Amino acid sequence: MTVVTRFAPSPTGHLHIGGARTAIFCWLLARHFGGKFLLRIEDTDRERSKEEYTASILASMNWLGLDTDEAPVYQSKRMPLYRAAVDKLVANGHAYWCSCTAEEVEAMREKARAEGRKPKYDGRCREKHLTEAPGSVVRLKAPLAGSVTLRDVVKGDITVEADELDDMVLWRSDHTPTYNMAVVVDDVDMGVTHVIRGDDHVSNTHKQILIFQGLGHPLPVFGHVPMILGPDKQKLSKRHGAKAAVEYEQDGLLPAALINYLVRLGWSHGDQELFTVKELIGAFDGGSMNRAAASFDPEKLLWVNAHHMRETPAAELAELTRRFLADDVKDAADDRLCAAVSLYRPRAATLVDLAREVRPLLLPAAKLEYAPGLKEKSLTNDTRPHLATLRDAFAVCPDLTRDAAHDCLHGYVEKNGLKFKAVGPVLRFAILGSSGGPDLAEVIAMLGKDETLARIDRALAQPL
RNA sequence: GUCCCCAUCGUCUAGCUGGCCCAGGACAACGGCCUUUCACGCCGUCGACAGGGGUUCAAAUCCCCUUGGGGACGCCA
Repeated sequence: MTVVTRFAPSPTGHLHIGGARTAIFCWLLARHFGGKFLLRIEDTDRERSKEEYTASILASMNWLGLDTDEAPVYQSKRMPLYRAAVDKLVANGHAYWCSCTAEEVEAMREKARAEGRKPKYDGRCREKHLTEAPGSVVRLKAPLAGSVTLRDVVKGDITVEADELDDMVLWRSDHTPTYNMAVVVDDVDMGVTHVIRGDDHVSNTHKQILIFQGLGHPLPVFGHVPMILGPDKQKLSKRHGAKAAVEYEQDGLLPAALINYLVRLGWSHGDQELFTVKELIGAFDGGSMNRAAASFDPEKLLWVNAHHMRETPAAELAELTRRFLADDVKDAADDRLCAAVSLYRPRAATLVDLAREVRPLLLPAAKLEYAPGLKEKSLTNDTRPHLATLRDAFAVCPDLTRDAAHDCLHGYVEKNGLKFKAVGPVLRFAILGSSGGPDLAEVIAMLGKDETLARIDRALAQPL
C-alpha cells in the first residue's frame, strides 16, 4: 500500500510553527515510505480565508522544502463533490434535513449548559423526514447507544460514548459543507491513508469516523501529534511568541535547522539531537512520537541553527547570507564574502548575525567603525609604535598569506621579547575596530595587503 | 459545567513488554581546558521520576485516587 499523507491548512493566517511541524511530519512520513504528500487548502470559510495567506503558506512550504506530489486541492472549488456525499448520507439514512434555526439550537444548548449537561442538539428533526428547504441544514444521525473508538497511532485507543456525540451539521444553510464533512469527503477522494494532525482535532475525529462509516469507506490511519506550547507552558498563540514560518526565515534561520528542531520537539530517535533532512527521512517512520505537549525553546532552536550553519559549505552559506547584508556591503564580491563568511561561521547563530559580523571585513578602510571606547584603550603611546613597525613589516612582505602574516606578527613579538598581548589588541583594533573576532593572521590574509595597510594607516592617523 | 488527553532535570527528551536507573543524552546556567581576543571544540558541576495509595521479592516503568496542565464541546477550521 502506498502511503498518502496530506497537510490541510486553512488560509486564515500565515503558516505558523505548529502547522509547520505537522506539515513536516506528514511530508517526512510520505518521503520515508516513498509515498505521496498532498496539500489541501481548506478555504470553505469565505469570511476568513484570504488568498494572500494561501500564497504565504505555499511560500513557507517552499522555503522549508516541503514539496508536494500533486497540485493543491482547494475545497472552495469542490462543492458538487461535497453535496453529492451529503445526498448519499441522507439517502442511506445516515443523515437528515433539519429545519431548526440557529437560535433554537442555541437555546437548546443554553438549557443543557444550565442543567450541567453537555450542550448538544436534541435531535428533534431526526425522524421528521424533512426535505431540503430554504434555511435548513443536513445533520448527521449520530448513534444513540454504544461508543466510538479512535485507534490513534500516537495516542492509543480513545473511546467516546455515543451520548457525547450529537447530530452535527454536515451541510450548512448557505449550501456549503461543514469542516468535518469536507475533510472526510476529501480524505476519501484524495486517497489519504494517513491523517497526521494536531491533537486539538482528536474530538473531531470521532465525528469524522461516523461520517467515514456513513459513507461506507474504510478509515485511514490516524495520528494526533501533541501541540506546541510557549516557553511559559501556555498555548502558543500570537501573543505567546507563535511566530510564523516567514518570520524565522527573516530571522536568518536555515530551513533544515527549523525542521530539525521542530521534529525533535515531540519525537526522538535515541539520543540523537542533530539530523540532516535526509537523516530525518530515513529515521522518521511515524513511531516514537511523544504523547505530551512540548514547549518551544528559542535558545535550543538557535543552537541547532548554529550547528547547521557550521555544516553548510562556506560558498553556500555566503549565498544565503547575502540577502541579509547591509546596503553598504551588499555588493561585495563572491570570493570576499565567502572568505569572510568562513571566518565568522563558528561565531554566528543565524544568518542575520553572520551578515552583521561579516560587515567590518567587507567595508572599505575609511568606513570601518570603531567600537566605542576601544580606541582609547588600545591605541596608546605604548602600542602605537608597535603598530607602526608592524605596518612596515607587513608592507615589505611579498605575499601576505595567512602563514606570512602569522610569521610576521610572531616574529616581531619574539624578536622584541614582547608578549603577544602587547600588540594583539591594538592590531585587532586597527584592522577590525573591535576586540573580538577570528584569528588576526586569517583576517589579514582575507583582507589582503592593501586593505590591511590602509586600515593600519587609518588607525595610526587617529588623534590620541 | 461535561467529555477527552497528558504528567522524568528550568526546557527538549532516553527509559515505559517492571530489575542493567540512588535515572542517561541535549539546550540553558556555572566552572575548567584550549587560545593573541571573541567564538567553536573538549572536560566537569548543578539539576527530574508531581503527590498519595496499591500490585510485586522488585516500579520512573502496571492499577487507582488527588493535584496540575492541555484540548474539545459552532450552520469556525
